[in-house]
Amino acid sequence: MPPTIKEVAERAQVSVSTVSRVLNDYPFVSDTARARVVEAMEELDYRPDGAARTMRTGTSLAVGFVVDDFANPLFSAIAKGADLSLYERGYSLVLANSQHDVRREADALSALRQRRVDGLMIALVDERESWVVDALATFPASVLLDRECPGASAEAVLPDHARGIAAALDHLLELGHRRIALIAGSQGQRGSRVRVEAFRAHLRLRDIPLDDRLLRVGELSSETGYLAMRELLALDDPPTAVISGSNQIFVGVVLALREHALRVPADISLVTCDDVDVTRLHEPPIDVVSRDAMEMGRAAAKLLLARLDDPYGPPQQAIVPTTFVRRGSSAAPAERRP
Amino acid sequence: MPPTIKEVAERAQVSVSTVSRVLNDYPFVSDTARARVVEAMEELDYRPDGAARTMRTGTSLAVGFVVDDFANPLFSAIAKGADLSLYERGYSLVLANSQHDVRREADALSALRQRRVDGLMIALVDERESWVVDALATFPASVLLDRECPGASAEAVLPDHARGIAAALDHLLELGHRRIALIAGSQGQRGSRVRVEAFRAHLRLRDIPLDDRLLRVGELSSETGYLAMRELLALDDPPTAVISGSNQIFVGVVLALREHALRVPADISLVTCDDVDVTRLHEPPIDVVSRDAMEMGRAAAKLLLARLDDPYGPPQQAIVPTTFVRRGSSAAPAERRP
DNA sequence: AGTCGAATTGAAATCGTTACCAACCGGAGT
DNA sequence: ACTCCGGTTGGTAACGATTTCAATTCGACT
Repeated sequence: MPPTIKEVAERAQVSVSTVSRVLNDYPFVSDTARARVVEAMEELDYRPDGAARTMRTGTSLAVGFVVDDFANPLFSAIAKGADLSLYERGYSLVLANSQHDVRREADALSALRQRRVDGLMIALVDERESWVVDALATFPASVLLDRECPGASAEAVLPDHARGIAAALDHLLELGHRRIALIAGSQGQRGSRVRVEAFRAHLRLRDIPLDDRLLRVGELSSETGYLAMRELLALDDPPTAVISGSNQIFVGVVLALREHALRVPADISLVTCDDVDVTRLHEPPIDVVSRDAMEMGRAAAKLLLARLDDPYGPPQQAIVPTTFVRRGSSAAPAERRP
Repeated sequence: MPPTIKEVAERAQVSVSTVSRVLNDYPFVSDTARARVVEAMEELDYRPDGAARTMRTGTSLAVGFVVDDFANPLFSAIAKGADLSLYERGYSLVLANSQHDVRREADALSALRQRRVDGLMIALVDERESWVVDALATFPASVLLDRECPGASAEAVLPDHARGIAAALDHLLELGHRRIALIAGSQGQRGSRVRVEAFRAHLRLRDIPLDDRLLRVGELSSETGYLAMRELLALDDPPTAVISGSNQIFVGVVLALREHALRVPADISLVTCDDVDVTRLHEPPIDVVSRDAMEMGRAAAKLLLARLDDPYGPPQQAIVPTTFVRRGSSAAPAERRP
């Protein structure tokens, strides 16, 4: 029903080749022909058919966006940032929800390949799944979102979690805390992994012995946060400060603290990773290790477009800074207060 | 580079027609031929090319998802719900961000049409923009998300805001509140519009006079919430209870209340619309007029698929219930307490 | 044995676009 | 006058699938 290039050609009294040349800004089109074509296109409100273009050229102007859970504000902010950058170049994001399931993730990749997306932005369910990692290579371009796969030929956007964790730890240490806990998510995902490593490394650097019971690793969920926090509070010698390793974990931690009627920061200091609305609205506002999620999206888009422009050369990485933002959820530990 | 139907045909020693028939589950394919084709497809790991299919059949198995801002947790939850349902049928969501801008929204529609999406899920920037509304008709199917456009031939998913607002009002009235404020967003969007109407209608029903100064209409943003709340507090006779008309507005309201050092619910009662993490984590937890956003997404997907299955018949609507959830942010007004 | 019809198959057109190739045109150079 | 060449144009073969149509086979029935 919509007009085709053929109808434009007829109306402009030229061949379809000429219309195509105008469409794609080729040189060697006379001004009069170009004018006639442009006029005909406007009169017919002609838009070239995407499917036909894709079929012919192999490019779709589409980018797959694959994440665990699109409802996570962190991911939707990344998507928004990416979309803003991609939009300018005519690309669209195609969503795929991996639901924390490697199998489903593989399915999604297969579907996206069928759609001939030009690129992929993906937060792998598990960096160690070599099968999925290898599949990335079958796409013209792919960007890992806070994931690291040594073998993979993929760009990566990597928040500098280590620096943020170090800053948070220094802050807590300075307040006098010595028993600091960290609740982190799956070790198959860089974010959680790096936070744990940085936590260990920085305590060692500062010569603070680490009680292994204070380091809890689980899933990236509020349940993990809730259960881990309860276990921490049940210790003979519970921590005086807690770092929550993600926004989902944070929810569980707060619920557990509330259940035990503990006040923040009077009874326990609390720091969380990733800044979302909740942290600012909380009373008191929560100290966070913050990263700019929309900036991550923009960085990912930039890497992707650069790779599409130049298919060769080694994969690039973009490091996104993290900063520690002091608000009102940390204070000196109780035993040290007057 | 990936195998085509032709290669499958060669390997299976049949014609491409037969492969196509197997692919599309046509009857009249002999068992031996079918078996050979299936085997060849597996050996080659063949997947039919989406673009070619789209070109030939006119359907793309893609659905456009157009919203103001998909970083809004409400919209990302809708997207997630829709994606879960659509995934089963092989459809994908293509994102488009309208950025509160009608022009950009129109651009997005045009781009989605070029992509030949089979359907549209859209929260129009402004229901009154007839130009955009008419454009909906050029898609095989479209579902409005909490929008109502009398003329448009589009399905709609409509949360029953009126009932939720009425329940919230009754609750507050029962506690003894008489000066209740509502801060709502743009009247070009059904959500805000219906809430305002319901607010007016229900107060009238209960014979409570409405002070027009207590009804603030602005944009769907935290700034609106912040400014409106400040203005309300500056009145000679400020409200004893406030209903925030959206999650964005809620953020601004809380900040304004905090600035004035007002305690909830001791100094003022607070109810907000749309349940997001923030409301449960707030201290006290906030009473909400809640709707199930993922359910909205699922309902939208269902309407869309039904319409695609049967292109005729009048547009359908799905009403999604809203419920008032009492938590801890409302109490009797100060002057009535002992 | 010849005819019929149902089951099965393949050849070829088609979807809308791009890209290759050949053809044409007009003016400059010899 | 003839060649050459750059600029401009149109015809047509892909791209990878689906769909129509006609052809073929084969058992059953007259």
